[in-house]
Amino acid sequence: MTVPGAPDHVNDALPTFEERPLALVRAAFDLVAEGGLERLRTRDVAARAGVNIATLHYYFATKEKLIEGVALYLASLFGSIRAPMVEAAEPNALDRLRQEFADARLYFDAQPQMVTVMQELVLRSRRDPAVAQVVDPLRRFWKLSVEETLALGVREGAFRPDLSPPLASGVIVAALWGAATLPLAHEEREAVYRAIEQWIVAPPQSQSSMGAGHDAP
Amino acid sequence: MTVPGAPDHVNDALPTFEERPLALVRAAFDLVAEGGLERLRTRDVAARAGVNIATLHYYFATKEKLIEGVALYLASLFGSIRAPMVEAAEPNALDRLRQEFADARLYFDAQPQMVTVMQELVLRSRRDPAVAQVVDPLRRFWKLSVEETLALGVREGAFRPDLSPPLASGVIVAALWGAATLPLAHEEREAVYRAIEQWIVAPPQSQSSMGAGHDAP
Amino acid sequence: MTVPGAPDHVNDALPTFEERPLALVRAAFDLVAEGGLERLRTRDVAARAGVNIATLHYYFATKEKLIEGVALYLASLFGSIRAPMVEAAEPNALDRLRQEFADARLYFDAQPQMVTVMQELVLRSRRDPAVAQVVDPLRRFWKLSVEETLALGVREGAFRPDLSPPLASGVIVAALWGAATLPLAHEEREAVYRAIEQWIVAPPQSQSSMGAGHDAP
Amino acid sequence: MTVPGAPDHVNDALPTFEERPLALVRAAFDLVAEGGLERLRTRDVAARAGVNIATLHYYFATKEKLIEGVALYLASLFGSIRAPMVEAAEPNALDRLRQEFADARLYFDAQPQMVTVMQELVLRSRRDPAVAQVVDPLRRFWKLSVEETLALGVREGAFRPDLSPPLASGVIVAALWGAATLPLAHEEREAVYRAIEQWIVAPPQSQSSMGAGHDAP
DNA sequence: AATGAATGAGAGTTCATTCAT
DNA sequence: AATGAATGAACTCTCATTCAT
Repeated sequence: MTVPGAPDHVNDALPTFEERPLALVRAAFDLVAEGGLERLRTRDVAARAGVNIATLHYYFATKEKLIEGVALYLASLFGSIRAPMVEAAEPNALDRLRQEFADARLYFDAQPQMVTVMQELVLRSRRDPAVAQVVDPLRRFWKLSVEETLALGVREGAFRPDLSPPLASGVIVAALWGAATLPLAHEEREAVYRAIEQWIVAPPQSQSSMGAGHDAP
Repeated sequence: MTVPGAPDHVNDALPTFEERPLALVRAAFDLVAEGGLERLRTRDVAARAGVNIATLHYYFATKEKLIEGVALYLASLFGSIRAPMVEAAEPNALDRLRQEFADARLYFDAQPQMVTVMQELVLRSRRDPAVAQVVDPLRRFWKLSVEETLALGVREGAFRPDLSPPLASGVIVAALWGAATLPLAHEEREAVYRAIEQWIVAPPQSQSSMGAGHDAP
Repeated sequence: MTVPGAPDHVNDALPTFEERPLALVRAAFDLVAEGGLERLRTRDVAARAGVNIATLHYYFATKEKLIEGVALYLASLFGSIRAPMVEAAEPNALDRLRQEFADARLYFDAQPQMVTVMQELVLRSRRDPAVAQVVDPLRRFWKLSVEETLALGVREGAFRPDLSPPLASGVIVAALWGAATLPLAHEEREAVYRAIEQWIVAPPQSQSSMGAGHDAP
Repeated sequence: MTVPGAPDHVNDALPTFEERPLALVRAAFDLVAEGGLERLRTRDVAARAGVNIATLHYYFATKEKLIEGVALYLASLFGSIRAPMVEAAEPNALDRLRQEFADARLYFDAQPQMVTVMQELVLRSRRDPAVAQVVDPLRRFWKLSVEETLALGVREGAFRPDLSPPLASGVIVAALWGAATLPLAHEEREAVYRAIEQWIVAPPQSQSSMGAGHDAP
């Protein structure tokens, strides 16, 4: 289990959950998805995992540690669940961007639990440093992978040449996160994907005119 | 006190808080901003408002009702706190869009409490219909006012003619919400505003080339 | 309620228990007498006082505070329960010493609860400063009142003139405390009182007679 | 391992601790000395002894049995730790009494752990017969050895002839125990030893001189 | 002989809520 | 309108003990 994008000293310290604690963490994950952290009760977690409450404390000394475990589990999901890759052997920037959208669709449409839990944890991370240490890297990793795609696209000439990958990736992540979080209807979310593409992609044929229009003095 | 954009039957039912209950709601608002709904305790609310617990329950039968009151209070803030209007007597669409950004800047930079509380309430609204009934109209109102601006801009020719105001407003609201929520750095948030403008605004003069690609019939 | 011999700043801070908290403290006192601090359960205290467990915590925030309350209650008992005074209008030193024994008999024979609880609290006071602050003054007060009696007796010529009241009072208190604590049989305890008197009291005028009385074959 | 003064059927049943259980008992002893029986946790004992909890229960079926083991260990200490004997080949009664004081000094000054643990066990022995069965004999043995010394001293003429060894030994043990337990300052404890000697020892030959020495102006 | 894993039965404490005044 | 007192229901966490290996 690794947090993608986290520094080694974090990943090295990650527990590899065995069967029992994994069952507990999954139970907690489901309960958070259903009722929020607010309604998370250790007894319910233990009951759903089919163990005694004392067993829960055997593996997770405190409720806080359990929630940290849920964060780690979520991170592992983000690392392992990905939409099937687009066919292209060597994906170009646009393919990669669309892969990003495909992943977003997967997480937000097919696995809405993950978004709910992520949202809860992001909110909690403001006050719980242990959770922040797991959740923040996820966010940074997401932004970074978008950033690389943008840089590639600019180099390829597929994306508008005036794009600043560090800032534009922030915009894209914000829009995707907002779309997942608000929550929008499915077709509104699709509109977000399309809008991003429209904004990012270099106008066709005669780029000169567009470049002239926007960026020339 | 009104929820902007809410149907009349909602607004008609809104309590006009008197001094005492208003103090309680403000105390609760502050505590939610500080520690989240998770750490909201009726005793703390009463203590901060300088009244007895029983007095709190005299005005708000249950904690739920108090939280609903916080939502209403938040709505009233969104209705009353606005960035100073741009000077134009009859603002054009771009001015109105920028006014939207100015409001966002105000809420998210100057009044981060409001965003925090809003975020908490949005999360809660998934499970608390009473809160949803207050929070959802806010969101819809926000989207609607953006939508109107977009429609105006398209009519004026200031915005790209292929814009679908209902969908594009969703995009913009999602991006703004994501920017407020993630949280981004200040300059990343500014990049979001700029990106939206870039995407929305019709390319200048010679649209032909770009228009041909995207918009021509 | 005062702790005899305690400095004013302690006595000034002493709570005057009202009916309900007094009932709780008495219940706790009885339970400590029966089963020791070790077996003291807040639930049992509440049950014996006939109130809900939450009511206990309304008056005593923590179990520690309740135990402190027991210590204060014990102190008040030592202050108010005394053996009936010997008849003498102006008691001489020997009368006062015997009054001390009478008190000891009362506490240790008639009110063995008090000794048990005192013993528990003395042991606890090693680790609980709040209890120490109540219990230590009791001990010091006890020693001091014996010390005064001894000084009076030495001045009166009733006690052996080579007595050092500060040290001898320590001896007496130690012996009385040991007798109460060990526990000894009733007649052994009486032997302690007699031994102290023998040791303390000045041999009668004509020492020869004393020597004769005591030591001659 | 024997309990000095205990009847044979007790001593015959005493376990001779092997290395592992002895380590456990010592760990428990130390923990009791540090935090009292109240804070004794089997897990801590096992941890300090460097073994698993289950191993502890392999040797001591219950916590009670472990505490009984601590009592036995304490008894063995009292049997084996003694102050270096006074030089006299055939000690007279006064020497033996002083040896008693020397032992008390050793236990109470140099080995305060032993007194603490003893005190805890004496308190517990009121409710735990198994502990009482170990602790009571210690007390009786102590009293008995003092009693013998007193009888010898009376026979020798070194101690006051009106002394009742059974009662006076109770007095002495009570005073020593009280001195150890209260706790007194070092010099107060010394005063106790001196006072006992003063009380016990026969006034020198010519009573008149003694009387003169002590009481004459 | 020794252990890691698991547990039942509480423990103290919290908290929204109620009630008599 | 306002409160001090009181409470039921839960909550997290603890701990001596057990059991399969």
